[in-house]
Amino acid sequence: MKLMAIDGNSIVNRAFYGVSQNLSTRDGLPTNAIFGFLNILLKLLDEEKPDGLAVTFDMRAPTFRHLAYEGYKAQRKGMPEELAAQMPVLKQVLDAMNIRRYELAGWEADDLLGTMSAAAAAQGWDTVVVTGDKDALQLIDEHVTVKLVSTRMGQTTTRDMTPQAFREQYGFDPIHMIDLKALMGDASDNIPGVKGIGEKTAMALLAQCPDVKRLYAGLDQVEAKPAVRKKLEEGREAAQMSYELATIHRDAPLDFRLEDTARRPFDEPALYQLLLRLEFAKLIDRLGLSGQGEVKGEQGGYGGVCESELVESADRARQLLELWRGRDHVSFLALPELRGMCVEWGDEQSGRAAVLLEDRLDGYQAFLQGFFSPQIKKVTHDCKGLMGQLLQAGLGLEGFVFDTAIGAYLLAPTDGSYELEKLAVSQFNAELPKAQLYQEPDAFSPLTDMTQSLGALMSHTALVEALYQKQKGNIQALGLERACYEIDLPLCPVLARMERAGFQVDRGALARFGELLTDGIGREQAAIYDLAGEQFNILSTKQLGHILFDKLGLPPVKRTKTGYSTSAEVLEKLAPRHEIVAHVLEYRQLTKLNSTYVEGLGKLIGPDGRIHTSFQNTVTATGRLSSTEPNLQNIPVRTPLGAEMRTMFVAPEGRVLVDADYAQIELRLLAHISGDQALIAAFNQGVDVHTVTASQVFGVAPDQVTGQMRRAAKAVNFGIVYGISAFALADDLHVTMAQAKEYMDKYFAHYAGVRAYMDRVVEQGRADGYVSTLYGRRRWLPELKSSNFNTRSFGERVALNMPIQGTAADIIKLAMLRVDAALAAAGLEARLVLQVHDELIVECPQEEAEQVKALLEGEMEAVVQLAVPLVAQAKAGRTWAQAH
DNA sequence: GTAATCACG
DNA sequence: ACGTACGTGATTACT
Repeated sequence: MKLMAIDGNSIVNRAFYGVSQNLSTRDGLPTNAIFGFLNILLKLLDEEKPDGLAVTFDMRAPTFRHLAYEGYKAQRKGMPEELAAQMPVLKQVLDAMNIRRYELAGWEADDLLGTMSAAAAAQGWDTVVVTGDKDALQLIDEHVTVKLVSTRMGQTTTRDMTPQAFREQYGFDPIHMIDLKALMGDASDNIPGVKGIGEKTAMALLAQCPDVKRLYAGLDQVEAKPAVRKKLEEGREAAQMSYELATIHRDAPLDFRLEDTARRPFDEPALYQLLLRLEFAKLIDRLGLSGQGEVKGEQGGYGGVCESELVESADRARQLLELWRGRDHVSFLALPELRGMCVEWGDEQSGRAAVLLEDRLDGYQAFLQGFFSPQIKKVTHDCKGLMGQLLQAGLGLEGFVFDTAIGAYLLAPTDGSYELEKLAVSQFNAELPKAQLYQEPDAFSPLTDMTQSLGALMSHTALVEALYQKQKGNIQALGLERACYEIDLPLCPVLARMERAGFQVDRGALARFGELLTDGIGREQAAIYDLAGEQFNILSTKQLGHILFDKLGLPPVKRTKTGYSTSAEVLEKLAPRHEIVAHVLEYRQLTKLNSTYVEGLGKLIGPDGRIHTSFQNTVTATGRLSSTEPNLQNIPVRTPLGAEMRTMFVAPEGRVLVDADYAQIELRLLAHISGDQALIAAFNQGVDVHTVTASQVFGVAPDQVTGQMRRAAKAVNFGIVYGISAFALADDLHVTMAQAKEYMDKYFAHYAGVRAYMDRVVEQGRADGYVSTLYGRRRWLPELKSSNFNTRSFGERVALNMPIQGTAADIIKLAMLRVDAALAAAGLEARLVLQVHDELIVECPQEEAEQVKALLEGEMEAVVQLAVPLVAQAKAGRTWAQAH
């Protein structure tokens, strides 16, 4: 029989520091330690399958062992607030799992573990002690193993310490851990040890005699340097005291009965409620918990639909459309490819819902036409996705007054994903019935299969309505109305049209470029194998590291968590030392271009010869868009070979591309937002802001600015926007920290307003709990209050950066809206095809080029009046390379 | 699934 | 004394 005894405090500490500190519930309860603890616990239960299970906790007070000695001062630091807040909840979770907890005032967890394992051994049980703390190693014997747990970056590793394993590592029996500590002490546990004796000396002494008492008894015979002997003599009393302190008690007055630890089933309802509260949806799934399949929570979740109907006559459908035209709004969801719809509208007393299906309603097409007209005010979840299908079907994109995905995003932009299933849990503490509403239909799943879950469709729609009611108020209360109703929501149809338009790619040129790359890859590969003297996978950092650093003996400049770093930055430093390095760099560039761009992009060219990216509008924490499948926002441009890629992006015959980008929009926003007069002046007079900055910072005339000075000024300018540190600046510029510091000091001496802004925005962020853009878009920053230095510093950098990056994102989105409207108003054929953060690309007939250039520049610059001019520059060309 | 790398603004 | 730039997505290797 086997008992597993867990050192609760030790494991929860490991979990706290090992699991991302950002994990918390929506209302701010940190959950990372609980999350990590439960993961470790479940993993161990799975691996060890113990018959008994017990968890110990310290009661944080000076303990019996320490109080027994005068002069002991409790120096333990209290645990961080973020961890302390999680402890009571963790204990509740353990209770709900029916796992026995033990704590005893005046006794440390170690003593309880010792007592429990001794009691277990007395009844013939084995014990696995689980801890991250090496103190417990003295408990190891033939009945007790210690499982040492360590957690890094969310990854848990354990090591089983048996008597054999211990002896292999330390060279003496586990019980002599006590003797080791008696000599060398343990700072973390406030055990003094013998002054002047460290680990090395202590180990050497124990090798002669592993028992400190006998060591002292025969001190004359001990082989040691005179200095060591002297220290030992002077430390006799300290050694004695340390020995006592280091000894784990096995006789604590603990009311411990093995039978109490027997594994029992979870209290499922209680555990479910707790995990729901903690927003551990995955864990709920993993444990197969449910609120008995019903909508749960503090009464009622979001309420259900009382009255629902399946609409099967065209007359009834027309009647409903008429009814909805007179209403404030309706909420709806559509099945894939618009094959069915569920529409909900509120009544005085209750919600009502109508389901309309393609194969059950005559005049379904007419219904769709009526429904997707501007007169019916519609609320849905992810309208941009739907709009793609509406365009496909030739239906209108108007009358969308709210989107619950966008609402959820604006209210919590760092959450990352906003599926209805998740929002049900986080917003209403409720569970949605499982449904396959969003799966693409195929030949084997006719509509009748999908309609089996009509109930699910209706409850999803009801959730959309409930979310709308809740989010509408929150958006107003938090000042997010402009970001919502003037920016993100109206942008959806623009994005949907851009996705549908796509960007033409020259297939033939792409294929030829691919062949060129493949040839180069072959040549580089041969050269590398030749220079290495063997064949290996060059793209494996592990194998490459082995060749470069072990076989060829190059100096490893930098390490990663898992081994040598082989990043381009490192390789560039190594290039002069061995010919192979340049080939590796070249090989990397060629394979990157080939796999990501030539092959990756090639696969995604449609039958229309165009690439249709997806713009993600609910992903980034700052309000930017992102682009996927493929990502068209990271097409190469910085190197000559990479920039070749942009010649593959073309306009069709008779048409051209017009590319317009904002000049230094982020720095201009820094000038405006900070109100710094010198920086504002720099923009109002300077042709090149980095040169002007350099001239002002270094106190020379603009024509006296050297390349070095301009580079430094540019790096500092960027650094400021990112939330600068001297370390990173030095790294970037390849100068010393002192020099970087000097640049920064000079910069701040001249741009005192920028420094004041930096202080102000961080302070404001701390006071408010968030920072925001000029248009009210908000990012919550709980990190600013973290007790963890790194987390807090990160929060400070984000507080500096988000208002700038986010305002730039707002502005270009507004520009897209203006451009889209102005192109239509001018009756031009021109259409937007791509946005790359500060750049817009329009495709138009050749003859519209000049007009479009002027229109783009004009609309982009007119979005907002700032303290400095907004400058946009447009250029036309047959390819993206020419237009940029 | 995570880590390392590298493409972009 | 801490260990560092902000925001993304795709590919490959590896556990």
